[in-house]
Amino acid sequence: MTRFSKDDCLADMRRRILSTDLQPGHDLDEVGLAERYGMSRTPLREVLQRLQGEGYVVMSQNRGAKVASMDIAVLRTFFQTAPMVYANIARLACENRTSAQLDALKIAQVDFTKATKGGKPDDAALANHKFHATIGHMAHNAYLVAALDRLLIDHTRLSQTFYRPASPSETMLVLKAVEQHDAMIAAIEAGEGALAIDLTIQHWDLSRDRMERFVRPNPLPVDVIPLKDRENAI
Amino acid sequence: MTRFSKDDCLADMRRRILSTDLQPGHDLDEVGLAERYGMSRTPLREVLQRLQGEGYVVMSQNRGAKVASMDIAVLRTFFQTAPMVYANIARLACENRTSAQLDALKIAQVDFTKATKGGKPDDAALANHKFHATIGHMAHNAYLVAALDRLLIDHTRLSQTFYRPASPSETMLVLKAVEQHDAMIAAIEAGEGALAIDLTIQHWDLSRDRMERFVRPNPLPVDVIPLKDRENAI
DNA sequence: TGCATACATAAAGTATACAAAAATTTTCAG
DNA sequence: CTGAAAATTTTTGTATACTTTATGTATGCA
Repeated sequence: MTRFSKDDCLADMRRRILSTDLQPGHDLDEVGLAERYGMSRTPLREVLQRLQGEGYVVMSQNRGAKVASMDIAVLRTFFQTAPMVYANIARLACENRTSAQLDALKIAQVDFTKATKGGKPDDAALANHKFHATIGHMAHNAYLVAALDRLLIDHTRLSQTFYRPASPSETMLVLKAVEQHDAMIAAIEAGEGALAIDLTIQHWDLSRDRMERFVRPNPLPVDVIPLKDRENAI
Repeated sequence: MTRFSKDDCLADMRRRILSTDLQPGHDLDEVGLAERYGMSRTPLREVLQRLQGEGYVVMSQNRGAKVASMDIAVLRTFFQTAPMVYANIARLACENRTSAQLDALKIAQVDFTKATKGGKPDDAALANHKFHATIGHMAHNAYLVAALDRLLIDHTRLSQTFYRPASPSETMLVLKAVEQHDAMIAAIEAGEGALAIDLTIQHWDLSRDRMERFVRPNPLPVDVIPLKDRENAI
């Protein structure tokens, strides 16, 4: 049995939730997780409490923990709030970034680029998460970062299909996202707040279109194959 | 020994931190707190984890929990962020409020009014906190509320002196705050977003002036009483 | 058969003992 | 007397046994 440290367990749980390996609403069993991570229930419960504090899970009295859901109300709020918070974070990042943080951002972008070119959708989504979380740190604003981090959880979960392009035009969109990241890095490094906001909004628009298509996919064709023909076909 | 439930313990800890009964940066001893609240360390640690998730305390590995500090960086960020978040929350509250929440808001305002007129500064600060947290609930936006709740922690801690008016003109300011609350209730009830934002900014300006004076009080007089005269006076 | 109540089972919550880490004090060489 | 190393104490972290709560199931009565 592999024994995880509490930090590693926390990181792995975050990863599994972000990649929807653990789906929204999924019930989390303390005993099962404690066994999986090779620790007793006490530290595992602390991990769950932490995850709740970060918005990854919700807990209720005597009812255990669930992965935070993504119902219609959450989605509505998400699309309503994200651009405003993202834009403000970008502006603050321009004002407060440090060179060490810029290095971290560039590394995240390298990882992101590799994952997209290498056709590793899960890694790409997580590297994208890291990229935007790093911009959050640069903003140096604990209040807005609390909002941002929660937005990024849902954003990453919603953009699962983004990095699994199904057509050449979809592949183009991913490439465009990579380019936008590069432009954002340059704007932040140069401290050009207005430009960074502009790029952030463009990046959001790109992402939003794909997410909306994921949330509301094309309807199934109305003129379905008659049932008895289908039975023959199988 | 009085045995607290975990929820009561959590609420009491929040109250003590908001009222600066537990000052920013104060070290929290698990054993001592467990004894005080009549529970074992396990549930008390969970309370601390929760408080960390809510931004009341910070915890570090093998080093225990501290009440969240309020250093210069925090204050700077606070004044920078609060009006934007408050205004957006007010607008959303107008759009999404329910009648039950309006009732809760009116009750909070009654408590607030009583506490200010009754000369109970601690109660007034907490009732004010409750009032604004209730507007937060009305906004129905988990992302922004995460930012708001953290802002309100620091706002409440900073406004400790506000409800201890030292002069008639300061008493007037408290009365004005009460009136502003009433106007805000009316605007939210009527769903007048633009008005609610306007009132919120006015309310913020009032509060900000007092907080800034608390952070940067008038300097001590330069022509101090010579030391030997003071010794005689004592 | 339908419903309610009691019982069984499983899961969450709590207490406590023990282990590990940090902080403090003591001791002793220089 | 000073400072570093060792020992002690204090505090935090973890495992586990026990208690309480919730839920599902069965049984009996109308």
